[in-house]
Amino acid sequence: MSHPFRRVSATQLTLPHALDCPVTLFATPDVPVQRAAAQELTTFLDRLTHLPTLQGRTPPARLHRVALTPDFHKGAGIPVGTVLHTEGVLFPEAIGNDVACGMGLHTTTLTRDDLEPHLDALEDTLRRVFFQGQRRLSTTGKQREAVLRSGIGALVDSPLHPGQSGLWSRVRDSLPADARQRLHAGGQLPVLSVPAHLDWLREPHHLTHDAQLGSVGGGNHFVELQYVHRLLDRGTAHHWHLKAGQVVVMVHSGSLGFGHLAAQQARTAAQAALPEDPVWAALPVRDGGPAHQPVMDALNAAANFAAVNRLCLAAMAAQALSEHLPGTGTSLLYDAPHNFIWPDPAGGWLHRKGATPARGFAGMQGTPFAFTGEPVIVPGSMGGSSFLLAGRGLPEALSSASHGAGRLRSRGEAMRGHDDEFHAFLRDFRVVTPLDWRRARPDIQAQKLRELKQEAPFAYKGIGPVIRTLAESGMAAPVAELRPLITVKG
DNA sequence: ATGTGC
Repeated sequence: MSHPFRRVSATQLTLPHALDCPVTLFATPDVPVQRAAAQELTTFLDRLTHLPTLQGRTPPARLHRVALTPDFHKGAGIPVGTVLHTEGVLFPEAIGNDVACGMGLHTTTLTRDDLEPHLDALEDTLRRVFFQGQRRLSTTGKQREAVLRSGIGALVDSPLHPGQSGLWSRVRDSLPADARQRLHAGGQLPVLSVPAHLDWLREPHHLTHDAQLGSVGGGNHFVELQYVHRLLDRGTAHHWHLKAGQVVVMVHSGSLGFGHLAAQQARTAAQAALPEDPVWAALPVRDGGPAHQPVMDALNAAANFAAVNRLCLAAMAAQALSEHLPGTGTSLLYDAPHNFIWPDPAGGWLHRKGATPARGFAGMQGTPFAFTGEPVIVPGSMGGSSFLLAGRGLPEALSSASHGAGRLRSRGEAMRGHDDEFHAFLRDFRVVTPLDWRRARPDIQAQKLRELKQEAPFAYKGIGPVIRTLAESGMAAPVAELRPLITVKG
């Protein structure tokens, strides 16, 4: 036996453990489950069983269900692709390092043929807009506070400062009338008290650029111009105004330095709340007691920040497009985080670490997606296809789906590839990076090259089997395959 | 994942 899971159907396996709650792995056929990941999860679940403070509480703290997505693999702490539904307890550790990291997708009025003659020039423009000191996204302290408190509300309601450049207003103007319904949780999670001690708020007033907003971030984050390679569900594609050959903008980014600090605070607060369990910091949620509120304020502020940043990144890509193709329109299709904790509508708390929300028709009532299911954006590896699916709200999967292909080789292994081959890949696949930014220090450049190599396509599994498993298990239905034209890697 | 650089 290569792993401790027991197969219960074509795609579903159960993990034996001491807890009285179902644990379901949606396994990808022919792809072996990483034993190390299964072991980490078992350790985590055993730990919950033995956490003495979880027992005898009123209301009781317990785990209702665990779902593991088809790209389930080893990660820091519990594995990537883990979804937990808890009651009376939060696990800030169980959502990944990058709080509210997620995906956004915007349609454009362009076709691949429109864009093709401009690709060389666009590479230079994107390099300038994203890296060469021309981000030109300025913020005031009041705007930054509004972003944290209100997320997308800051874009809609907050006034512009005289002297601020056009990008901030471009972000606002690019939002469709129903924008709030096109962001998970309305793009605005509740923050009772803005965590004022987080660095981003205290940064000096810049009139030229913000230190964080407008940054892509590192690792697997990117902004990509793609085209619709093929439609897999014409009806849903029509609903979503997607056509074959159409150019779209995909954004994968998180909460940057702000969220990093917010996550640290959340962990520290959780450890202080339950010092008996300093490793898997558990945070009790007491009825009528606000013990968890500062933690959720910090996490929610990070989610608001991340959603706004993804909108900013898309607007920067749109700006670059319109420099070459004036009059180009872009429109937000959907945006959702894949590392987060939300209160579940049915009670308790839903934790997703590297798993994307995939609610079905019932869960999307009152939104533009009531008849299609929630858009599920699954990015491929660098140079490869990404997929757009429609959520089906599978209860066993806790209305979740995979968030990517899943890593195949360790970061260390990926870094051992040849530099020359990697540079050739970046050139052939039109990957724009900060590597050739002349003003950057050589040691920083060398480090950046090592980081980028960790994201080389051969480091990731093929996305095809993951998408097939999502479809066959009933987690999400494929709508379109998207292929890259130009990629901006942070 | 974060920061670096401006």
